[in-house]
Amino acid sequence: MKNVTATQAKLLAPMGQFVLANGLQNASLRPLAKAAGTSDRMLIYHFGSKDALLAAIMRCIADQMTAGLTATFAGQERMTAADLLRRVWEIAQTPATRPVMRVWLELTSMAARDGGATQDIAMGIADGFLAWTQVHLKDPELASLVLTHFEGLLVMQEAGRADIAEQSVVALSKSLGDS
Amino acid sequence: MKNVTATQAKLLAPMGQFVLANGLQNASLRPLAKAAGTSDRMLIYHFGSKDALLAAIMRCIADQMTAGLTATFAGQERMTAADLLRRVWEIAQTPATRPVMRVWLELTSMAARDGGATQDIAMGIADGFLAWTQVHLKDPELASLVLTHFEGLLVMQEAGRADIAEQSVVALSKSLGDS
DNA sequence: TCAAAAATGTAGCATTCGCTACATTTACGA
DNA sequence: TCGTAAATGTAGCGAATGCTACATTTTTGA
Repeated sequence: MKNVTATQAKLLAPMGQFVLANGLQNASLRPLAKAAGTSDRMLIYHFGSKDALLAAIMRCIADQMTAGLTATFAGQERMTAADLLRRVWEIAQTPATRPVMRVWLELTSMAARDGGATQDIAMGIADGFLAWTQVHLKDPELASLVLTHFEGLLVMQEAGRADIAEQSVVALSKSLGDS
Repeated sequence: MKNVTATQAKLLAPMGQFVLANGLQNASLRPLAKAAGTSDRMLIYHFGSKDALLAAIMRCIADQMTAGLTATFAGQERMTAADLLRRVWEIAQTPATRPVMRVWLELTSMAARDGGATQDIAMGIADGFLAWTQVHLKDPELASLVLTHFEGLLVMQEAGRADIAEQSVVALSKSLGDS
């Protein structure tokens, strides 16, 4: 965790869990404080404002996720685009990962409206995703394609049409070949 | 507008505009009522509850959008997957259409959390999109691919990385050829 | 050791939320 | 015309929101 005091880090972990379980939407100060074993009073004291707090929580979640990704894909660079997409898509459906993807979608739709700091966070995470994808592809040129399509898979899944997502993975794999 | 009384329809139009401008997030009863020239009291009276009201608003917006889409693409069936994606993507960036896409993303991330009625609405809209896509494709098998990738484009755009989206359109077009 | 600073508890403020009770007005059918 | 039902206004309830004022405790450094 970067730019975060030890005290803040200790609070952020359980709050991150809370947000993953309940969404940014329901992340108001009092429930967050309860999850972290403190009070709304202290959250403002330590983070300054709710906006700053949410920003810190999101960065915390993002860090965990990229750390987890790099761990499970250690030494698996230079994969086929189709293979990488399918592997990442499988992981995204995991009970452990799906809440993270949900929050990520929630963040983007929030960033779309209020821009500014929220969008900066979203852009940072997107950049991290892209860089990570490039590292694991045989042809890094295809990173934006794989990443973008993956985001589409998330949307279709959360819209309740995981079947469409699945079909699209098959179709894309077919048209990509083994590049 | 289906299953909606004349009175409701007259209220829904300006409320739809309000939601497009301010998001579902900020769509609370009093502002909505003000936009529609009535009172929160009357909104509950006419629609029963806020949930029912939001459902009606979303269906209203979805109807407008599919009507607009079929209008601008009249007589343009059997397009290449790459062509259709590019055309739809251009339209999605239009100042008139982008708010609609934003609300659509907002809806999916909301549906992801509270499921039930919200997800039913999202599924209905997604089905409508898929059917519309199939009609306009030379190869309807590619509908799920085009639709899913389009959703990905939306996410990347709202995350502030429209450049990645653009690259992915180019890459996908290349790998799709003229099918 | 002791004063200054950091950390925490208690209580509340002002606002907004969805929703409702109650009263009143308007419109329509017999 | 008149009684009934639909429609609307007024006022407010109870809960939740982010945040703050004030007092108190705990820690720290000289």
